[in-house]
Amino acid sequence: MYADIIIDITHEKLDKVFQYRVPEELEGDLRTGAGVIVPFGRGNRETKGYIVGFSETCDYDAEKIKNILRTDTSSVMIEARLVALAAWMKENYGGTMIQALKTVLPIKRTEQQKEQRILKRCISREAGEKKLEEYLHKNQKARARLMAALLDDEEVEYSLISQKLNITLTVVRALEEQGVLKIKNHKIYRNPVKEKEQQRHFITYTEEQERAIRTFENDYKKGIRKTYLLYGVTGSGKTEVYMEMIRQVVKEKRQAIVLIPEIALTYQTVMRFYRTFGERVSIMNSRLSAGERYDQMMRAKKGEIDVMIGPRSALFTPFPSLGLIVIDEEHEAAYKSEQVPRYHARETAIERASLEGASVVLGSATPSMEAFYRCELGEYTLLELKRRTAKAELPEVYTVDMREELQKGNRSILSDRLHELMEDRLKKKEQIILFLNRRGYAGFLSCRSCGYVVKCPHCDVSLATHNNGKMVCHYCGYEETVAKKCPSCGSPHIGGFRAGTQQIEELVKKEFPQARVLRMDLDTTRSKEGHEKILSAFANEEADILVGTQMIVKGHDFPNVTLVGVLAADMSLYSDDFRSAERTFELLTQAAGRAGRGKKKGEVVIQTYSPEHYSIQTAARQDYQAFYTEEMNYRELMGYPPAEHLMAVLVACEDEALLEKGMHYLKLYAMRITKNRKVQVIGPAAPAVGKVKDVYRKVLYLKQESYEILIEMKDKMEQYIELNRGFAKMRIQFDFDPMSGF
DNA sequence: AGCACGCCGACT
DNA sequence: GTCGGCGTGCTC
Repeated sequence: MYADIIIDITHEKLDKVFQYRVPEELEGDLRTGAGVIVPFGRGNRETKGYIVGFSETCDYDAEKIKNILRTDTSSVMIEARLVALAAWMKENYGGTMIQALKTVLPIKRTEQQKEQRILKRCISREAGEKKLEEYLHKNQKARARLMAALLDDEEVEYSLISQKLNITLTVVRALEEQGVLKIKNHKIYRNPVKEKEQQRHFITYTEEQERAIRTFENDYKKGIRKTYLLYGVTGSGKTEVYMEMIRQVVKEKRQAIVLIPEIALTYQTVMRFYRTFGERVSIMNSRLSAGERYDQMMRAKKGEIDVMIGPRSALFTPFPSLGLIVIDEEHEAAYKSEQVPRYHARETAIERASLEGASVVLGSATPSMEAFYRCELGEYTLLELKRRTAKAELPEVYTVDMREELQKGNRSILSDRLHELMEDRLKKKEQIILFLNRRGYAGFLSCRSCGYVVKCPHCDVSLATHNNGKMVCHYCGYEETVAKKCPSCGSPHIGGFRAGTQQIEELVKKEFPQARVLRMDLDTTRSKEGHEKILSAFANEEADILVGTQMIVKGHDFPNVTLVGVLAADMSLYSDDFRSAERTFELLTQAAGRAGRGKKKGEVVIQTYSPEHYSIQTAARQDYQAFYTEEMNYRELMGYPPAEHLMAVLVACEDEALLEKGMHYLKLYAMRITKNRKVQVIGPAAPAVGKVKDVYRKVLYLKQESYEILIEMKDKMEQYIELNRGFAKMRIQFDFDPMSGF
């Protein structure tokens, strides 16, 4: 028998199947997805590989075929189905098979299992005391120490004994032989969720929730598997609906994966699931140690858990019988991987579900254009929650034209309207959120007289100023001290340009000295649980005003917040990215959704310099449908996703001239292979960040209605650069329907 | 990727 | 004559 093996070396030339002979003694325990060690290359050096298939015959020179050496005990077995998924990802997103396999494999190597060896005394106290005397008499000090410890406690932990009492395994073995003690191997799984609050409170569902749940349930019972879009306004109780659906699936002895954007993976959310599903829930997050991740995987595989909650990577949890994948906040850009393969969790989840006979539920208050479009095409089933649960009403939204404020003579960051409402809320002891839309902006330093902006010498991005007197590059970490005068013209009028959260915090403290202000941004959440601490402090009403960036608008429930101020609503509107209008609408709607989630009605003030823009107007009216229609017109007109598909071809090279030449030829080649199909080739363009760590980057965009044609072109371009020596020093990456401009 | 092979120049 | 530099090509 022969095995098809992918070698664990990321290189285009090795990105193919290698056949190896399966030695008889291994035939039983090798399966698709197993990690093996094989001799590779002229020197037969031992290399790791993964089995992706088997065959009885070989289609290679039989003389040259080598034997598999052994299974690789340090690698985790990939489920055969996940291998199929990896193949699909490689095909649809580019990159090599090994890169795809590695993303499907949540951890790369087995961690040392945390084995707690327990020593148990199995003779009586009296007999033990006799033994102790005997050891002392024979001057066997180590044995005596161990015996004494076992007399104190009937059971002791080996790791403690060995460290504190300096007792080696030989001593333990000796006592074991004498029948004094027994060694118990006790595998302890580390469960990152510690508290148990399992009292299930009974929820009464709204009519809309009920309807969504019934639709899913009926389909599921009939064996119908499909993709649903749960479109529910903020505060409409989407989580309860997910949980009821999961319960349905778990009842049938199948498992569920819940994807949550990393940033929203808070204690609050997790506890809600934990209360419902108890010990059968597990959480993946980036802060878990490799060991904890490994334990999670093993528990999932063995069927010890029913629900896995986590970010994008949790999609690859190896459940024995997957029944449902939930993707919460489906519109989030975090669901698109930034690394090769640049997969989108939504599409990949749907593929995995179809491979394993599971359903997919996408949830959002502001569905992505993609998801809603698929609903309109009838590919997804729409489930709607139009009303908030309980008594909560949707908030009142005002837009303030900041240009008028300036004409009135108000030069402050806060409009009169917002200022007034803030005073009112402080008086009423209600809470306020100030949201600074800073997407894509850093607190850069610029010269007021010549316009020079301080940039990173390696990365072509402006340096962000920090309060420690340093300027930092967010791409490569380069640092220098803040310039006192302009490096270009020598003018001393150099300084921070835009108000950041810090400045707003200071301003608010000055204008409302009686208010307690909390700030939440990258700086204040850097520490381990900074995020959690700030949010819980605010939830406990230890502060009146919370100032922050995007991260404060994600799915948190603060019942006492009745005023949300959106400062600089249009900061994200004019970036050179076709999704900027969508992103702005999303942010404004989500921010507005933070207001009035309790019994009191909320108000929202949106401050903008472009009140006439449709994404601001529709967000103010909380009218998703109108936004969608308008935005879809634009996408259709321009041929942007989801109307058509867009493939970005990113090429990086250290030699700028070479890159330019390469891009020229690549474009010519791309145009040649389009033949007479209507593929638009755009570029080559310099990305927003044209240089990272001294490596230059260029991008080419291809637009086409059919995804398949783009994939075909991707394959051809991959071949082309492999065949042509001139491209050897260039790295190429593909990004389908990108989430951000380059 | 990593290594052997091979073809050149500089050296004991 | 031999050692070692790097360019080239192959890996089941």
